[in-house]
Amino acid sequence: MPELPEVETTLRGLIPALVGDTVSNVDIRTSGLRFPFPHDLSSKIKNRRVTSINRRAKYLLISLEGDLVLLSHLGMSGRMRVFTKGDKIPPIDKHDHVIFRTLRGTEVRFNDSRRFGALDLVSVKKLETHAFICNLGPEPLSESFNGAMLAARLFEKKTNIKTALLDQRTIAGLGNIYACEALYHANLSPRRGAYTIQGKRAERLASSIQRVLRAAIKAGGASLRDFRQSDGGLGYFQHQFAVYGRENELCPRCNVANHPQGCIKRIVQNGRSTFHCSQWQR
DNA sequence: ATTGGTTCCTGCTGGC
DNA sequence: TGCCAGCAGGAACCAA
Repeated sequence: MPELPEVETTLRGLIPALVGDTVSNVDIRTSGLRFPFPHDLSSKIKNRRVTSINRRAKYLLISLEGDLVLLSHLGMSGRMRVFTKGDKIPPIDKHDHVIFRTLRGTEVRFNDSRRFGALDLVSVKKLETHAFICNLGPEPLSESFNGAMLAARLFEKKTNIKTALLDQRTIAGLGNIYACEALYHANLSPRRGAYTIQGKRAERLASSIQRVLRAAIKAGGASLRDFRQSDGGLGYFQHQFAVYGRENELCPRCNVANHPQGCIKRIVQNGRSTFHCSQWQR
């Protein structure tokens, strides 16, 4: 499930493949996914050069010549698969919804089996006010992100900390996996009221968030069912999960302490599974 | 205004 | 072994 590290991994695969090259052809095979695609998507981006590619939260921002930005969200199961000239190109899959081709012979396929992904076009000057972008909270890997900033944002919240971390307006880029993992590494109970995360606890949580995201990016993201890097390779961070998906197992620290039985519990918060260690997270 | 529940979609899993 | 109900999850939407 693409969260910030998976989108960052995708970004790092797209940059060398696309930046500096020019879109020559856009094959749109579906009228839309979560939302209808812009009706003029193909004509708007054809013959434009890709000037840069960036990430904001879980969105890819593909900047094109002429102050145009192609926004993409990978949803639950979206992938951007890159084939460069000379690669063996597989047959088109039924979930290859948009295929971008370039002058240099690169092909990028936006594949999304669960169809929760999105694509939109916006001018650079309207980017910050675009509906996808305008309510996003701070980037956890930015220079300015720290415990004090996080504490201030959590202080207003009446919900539990796990739910607050999933809300992209609080902090942008975390999904279910990294919210669970960050709370574990910060020794904080997912049930705790968000407003109680202040001072030292907020420092701990902020640094845990950064640490887990950086480690996941380094591992090329996590591949559970769906995620693949843009070259088709797997991410490896799932092997470093401390709690996610490990109900009734021992967390790393309980394992060291040789506890007799599984410490990792699964609870449901707002309809989402939360995995946490009943021994260490308070 | 904020929050929690529901919904979209498809593929995989687990229980019978 | 095979089938199918149920689950998974991001975020928009809606209702309270």
